[in-house]
Amino acid sequence: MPPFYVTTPIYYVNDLPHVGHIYTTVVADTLARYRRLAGDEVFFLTGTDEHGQKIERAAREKGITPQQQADWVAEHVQRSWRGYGFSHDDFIRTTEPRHRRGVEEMVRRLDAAGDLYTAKHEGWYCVACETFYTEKELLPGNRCPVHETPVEWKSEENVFFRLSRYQQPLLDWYDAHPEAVLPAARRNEVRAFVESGLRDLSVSRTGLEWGIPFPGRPGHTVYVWLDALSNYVTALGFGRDGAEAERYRRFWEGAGTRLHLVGKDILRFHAVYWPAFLLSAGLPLPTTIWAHGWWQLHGRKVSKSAGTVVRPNELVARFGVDPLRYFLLREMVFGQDASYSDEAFVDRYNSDLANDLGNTVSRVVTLARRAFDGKTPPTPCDDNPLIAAAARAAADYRTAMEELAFQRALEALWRLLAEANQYIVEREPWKLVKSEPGSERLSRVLWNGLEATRIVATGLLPFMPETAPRVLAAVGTAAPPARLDALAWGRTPTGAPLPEPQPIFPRIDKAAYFAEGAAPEATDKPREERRMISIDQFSDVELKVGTVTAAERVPKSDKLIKLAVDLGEAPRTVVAGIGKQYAPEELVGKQVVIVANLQPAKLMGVESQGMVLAASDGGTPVLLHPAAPVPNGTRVK
RNA sequence: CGCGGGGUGGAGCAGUCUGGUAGCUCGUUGGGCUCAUAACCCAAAGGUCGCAGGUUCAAAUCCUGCCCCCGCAACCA
Repeated sequence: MPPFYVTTPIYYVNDLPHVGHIYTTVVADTLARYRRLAGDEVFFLTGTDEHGQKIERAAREKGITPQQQADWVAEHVQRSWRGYGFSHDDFIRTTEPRHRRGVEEMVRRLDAAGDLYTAKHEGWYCVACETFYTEKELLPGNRCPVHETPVEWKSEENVFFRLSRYQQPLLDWYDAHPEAVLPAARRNEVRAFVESGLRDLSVSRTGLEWGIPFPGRPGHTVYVWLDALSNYVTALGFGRDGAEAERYRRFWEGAGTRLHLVGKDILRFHAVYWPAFLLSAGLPLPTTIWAHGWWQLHGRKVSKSAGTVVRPNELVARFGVDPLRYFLLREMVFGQDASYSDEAFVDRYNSDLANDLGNTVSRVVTLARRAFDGKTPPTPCDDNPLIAAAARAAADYRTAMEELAFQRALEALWRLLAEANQYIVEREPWKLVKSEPGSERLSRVLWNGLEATRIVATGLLPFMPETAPRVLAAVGTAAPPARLDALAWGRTPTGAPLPEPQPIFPRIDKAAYFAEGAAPEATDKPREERRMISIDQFSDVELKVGTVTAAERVPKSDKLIKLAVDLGEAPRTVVAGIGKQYAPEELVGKQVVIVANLQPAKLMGVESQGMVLAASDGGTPVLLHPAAPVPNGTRVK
């Protein structure tokens, strides 16, 4: 039983997990289940990253301790993961003592290797942001780009890690192990990054309370990534002795697979910093770091303000976890981006799960029950075209699963399903039921139908852990197999009871679903009490008509247009976020309505002295113009 | 020069690493079947593989240049 260690990133979240988190975990879970069926000794790890400013700040806002906030977050994620039925073997929290001990040991090793040194970190610092800025990022007059307040020159003692020392070893590693970073395009990207030169990395912070105290450097806290990445070994028992480190020895130092699944956004940390830390500490490197793509959310533009967020928890509440798992793994080519939409989900569900899988089960079971008195057919069959098709499907499936090509694995199973349907139509068992009831031929035909479906369901076990066993039971295999060799032809029992088929994937009425779906969305946010304002309050707003005399795009911005507007007095500069819908040329000469007494503000370094009125249609601005020309400066009431 | 993804029949996508008949799903049209969740099966129509060069016996695939679309980030005053 070769060891197989698979991890998700530890999640740094303040809220419910979103599609991205769920996707990575679904992938890890499916893989873990597959490897278990394949006979590996699997350890599947996930967890939460609970240190850092975000937690500290959220806690302060709520008036609770960071630990309480961290507990709340971890509880949230764990409850959610339980709901999804993930099969992780452990859940690491970075606030646990076992993690802290491991990180301390890691730091000691980096230190012992001579890779840590203390140096001054100097630069322009914004107190409000708690961040250093480069000269380039600052606004004129050395002001913070976020707060516009003056920054100060600060020099802080930091502990640095000699990342630069590992440039060549890392390059050698990538070259010697093509599978170290996948997909290949990502490896090239990472390689290019490393080749362009690595600077030493600051691995401590001062002034950050909520974290692991840096061993031997009082007042310093271990900086996020060193803390977080270490979880992959601390969870196994790194930094402990004897029996407590057994798992670590087996899964990290042993000969098996060590696979990190990550989103492409955090690949650099996993494929550069983490291996460098490990090299320094003298520990084995992961065998593979696999970066997947992002889910683009389509249908309606997703924006935080519009609140159009895909809430997988609703889908799950309605259809169960498995259809979502199926969709995520079937729709995304692993490694690339894909787009999510509710419509795509429903289409996929109906055509693949309801029509192909569900309907096949239903037809084949109904026929068999009718023909053989509620039992599986008495005579099996070892010579028919489906056998070869099934062998092909199983082989393709296994190959695809080894390569994490989940899409192709599912396609292979579905090809077999199509061939089973084709076979059934050719043999017309519904006619045989009448013309030669109980015949051997009829038995073979129906048994083959059940058997092909059983093989498909077996392949689905890692993908749909809840419904695949139900499909198996429906086609006469009561106990789901523990091993993947069940993909071989010939396991359907003869004369076994066949329960009356229940729809496992009832068809979704698309029109009804979306009509219904629209309603809760509209009432989702109870409209706040409509606040009435007095006429006086309204007249505080000084609205005036002005003519655009000049317009140009703000450099480096794709949305902002800088307008010169004649309000009958001194020309005003107004910046408007309409660059996506309007070209500067078409604006010149037009009359627009301006909020004239709005406090000036700076956008991308340009001061805006007012606001152009536009109707906002789902985020798409439509400018307001007077219906007839009026003198510039005319008041709008 | 901020980071990244993509342009392949009507729609959504594989295929590009490892050149060699362009494939899948949905949709459309016609036919078949009636066991099944109005599901299933067969057939057909439909593609300058973004553009232009280059390498090659051969390019969707490799090289060069260009155009366009979409995310993320910074700004929607």
